[in-house]
Amino acid sequence: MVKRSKRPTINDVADYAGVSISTVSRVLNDSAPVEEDKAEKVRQAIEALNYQPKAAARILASQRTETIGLLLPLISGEYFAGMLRGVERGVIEGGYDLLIHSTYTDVRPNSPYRRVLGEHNSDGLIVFSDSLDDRELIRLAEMQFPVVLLHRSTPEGLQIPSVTVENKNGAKQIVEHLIQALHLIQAHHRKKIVYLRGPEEHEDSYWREIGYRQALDEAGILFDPARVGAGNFDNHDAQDAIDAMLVDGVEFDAVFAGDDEAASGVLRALRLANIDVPEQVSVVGFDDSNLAGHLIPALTTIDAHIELAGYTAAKQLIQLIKRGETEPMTLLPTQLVLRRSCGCFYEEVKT
Amino acid sequence: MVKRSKRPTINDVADYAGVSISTVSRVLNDSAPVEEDKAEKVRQAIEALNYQPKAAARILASQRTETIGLLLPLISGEYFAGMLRGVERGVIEGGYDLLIHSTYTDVRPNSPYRRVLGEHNSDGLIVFSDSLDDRELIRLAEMQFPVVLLHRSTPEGLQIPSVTVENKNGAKQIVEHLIQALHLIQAHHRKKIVYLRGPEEHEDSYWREIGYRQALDEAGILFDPARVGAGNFDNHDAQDAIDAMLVDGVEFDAVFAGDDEAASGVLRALRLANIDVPEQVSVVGFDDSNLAGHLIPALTTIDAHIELAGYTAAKQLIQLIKRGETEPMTLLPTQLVLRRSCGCFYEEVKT
DNA sequence: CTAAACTTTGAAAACGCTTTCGAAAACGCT
DNA sequence: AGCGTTTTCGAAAGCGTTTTCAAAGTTTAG
Repeated sequence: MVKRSKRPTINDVADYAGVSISTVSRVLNDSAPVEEDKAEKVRQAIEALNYQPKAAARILASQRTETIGLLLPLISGEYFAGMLRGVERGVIEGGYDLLIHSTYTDVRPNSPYRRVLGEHNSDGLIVFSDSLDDRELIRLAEMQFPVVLLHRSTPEGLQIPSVTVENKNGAKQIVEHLIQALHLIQAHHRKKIVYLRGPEEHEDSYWREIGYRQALDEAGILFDPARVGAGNFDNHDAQDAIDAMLVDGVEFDAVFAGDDEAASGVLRALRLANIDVPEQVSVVGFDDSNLAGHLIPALTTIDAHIELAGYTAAKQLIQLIKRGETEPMTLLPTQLVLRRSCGCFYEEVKT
Repeated sequence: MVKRSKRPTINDVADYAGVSISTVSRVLNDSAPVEEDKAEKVRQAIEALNYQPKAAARILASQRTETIGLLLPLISGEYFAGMLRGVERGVIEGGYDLLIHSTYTDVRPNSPYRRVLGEHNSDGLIVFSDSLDDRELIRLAEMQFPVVLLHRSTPEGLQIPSVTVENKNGAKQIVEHLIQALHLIQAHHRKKIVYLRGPEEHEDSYWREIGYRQALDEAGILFDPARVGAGNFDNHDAQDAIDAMLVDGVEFDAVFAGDDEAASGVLRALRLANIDVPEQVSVVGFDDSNLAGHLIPALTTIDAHIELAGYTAAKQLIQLIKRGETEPMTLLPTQLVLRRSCGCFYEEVKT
């Protein structure tokens, strides 16, 4: 390996410019007035030496990182892209940098300490869903490390701000719509609605299921466990789940897929089984991700404002860091997005 | 703001355990043998004090970060999700952490120095496409900072390893396929093939266009600039581009959309114009992102091994860091993925 | 039983910045 | 000129680790 030529330090710059390192630092950070001629010399020295201050050193000395961290599980699909965009926008607007730390695979399980959290010296952390367990969360809370939860509610007893969407209401609303749509289509009003769960422990999924059941209840429809499958917010799993139901002879005339990703799998399964959507079975998703409009038929879904949620979380975290407090809980309202797949436009489209 | 209780340091741990800080450090990093009873005391002290070593300090002292950085523009769509997965996998397998630094918006343009690069103290950097300009790249090269380019070739005169896919060959191959497919469908063999460019300066796009033109040349088809539009690897832009061509009366019987994302926009535009794909117009993409299989009709495309490319870049960077050298250039082969949208299965499907 | 050779440990010196504090210089006023 | 203010600057003290080096303790060999 070629020996790396030693990186210039602030001392080299100071020597070159004929000033003290304090002055260099002041020019660098604009933290105190410096006479123009000296400042200029410093700038030239920086240029000449190709100097770049070392992050670790300045973080250590200043005790702040100007960086906020985002903890995520495995990144995939339109959902994360949207969320990342939102978070990033908020972070940058606040003058911070974004550090994404994925917890997907935890190597070094045998290490005496786990590398997590402010590990990378962020001034605060956005924790997505279940990417960090309660134990760690409690530790962070104890050390008063600024944290905002995204799509996850605060564990019992803790006071961590959180940003989520109205999963329950959204789900309820779309299932209610489904029931109405079935009204329009069917002569005999069977209303057998399937729900595909998200991954275990996923809070969004939990609340969506509650909303689903509530809608059924209020419509006087009996809940049937056979009509709940594991879609895992994944199109393949969702496809498999529907396939399994078809094989098992489970009857249904509508599917609430849990999210758009799963909905796309459902559509595929039904197409392969020669079942027309929405003519024979209505399908709806959740999220209104980029995917939704592209599917055939275009997917009726709930706009979960994914990007906005990320953006809001970032903004709130920054406020928490700067002012020490912020909204304890933000519940973003959802919105029904009507397209073809639910069948409510069926008559209209047909003509 | 609640005053944050001071974080325990290695000194506190040492005092608590009744040993020196050196010993604590050794236990922490397993960097030298420590008698078991003392080690145990240290572990207990760590537990009791809830101690977490400070990254900035250890980076500063050890001069290594165990972190590799990824420079990206705005994150969006399936493409990035796949790439991130690959990069992450490679990074983690190598025992490093992944730091994603987006260069989408550069705030502080007035700062005397730009915050970029090893700014966040990564041991090396994966630079995606045009997320860093040549000037910075040269600076990094001069300071011998380990860099691997992903989907971008090395600037003139520099020696930076790069990982790309065979854009030109892939494009050529799929356009050739398109020409053949048109053969099957059409009686009169017009072969008017549209190409939608990616964003300006995007290398992938550049090479794909070369491949496209080469395929036309070799088939003896005249290149017509009117049949090139700006799809920008974006489904809306692509839709607009096709709409514009339709309005302008540009004739075509096939579209090579540049990438899958754009292809999805093309399909939408054609559907809205009541043009059947592939019956009237064939459409193909590039990437074989998750999207491709879900579109209607399923998209014929080129598998660009997005995830593998990211993975490879990570692996090579790690090798570069550890051994000081690596493959100067990796060109991943592409693969034609036949589905419905090109029309080559048209007869078969029809029966 | 002693010399040589390891092991284990702690003191102290980096690592490269920021920031406090006080001195020096420059300025404004009488 | 003289004195009080204000402005600019440098010396030096951290920041919290890792790592080197030498001392002390322990084992092995002769």
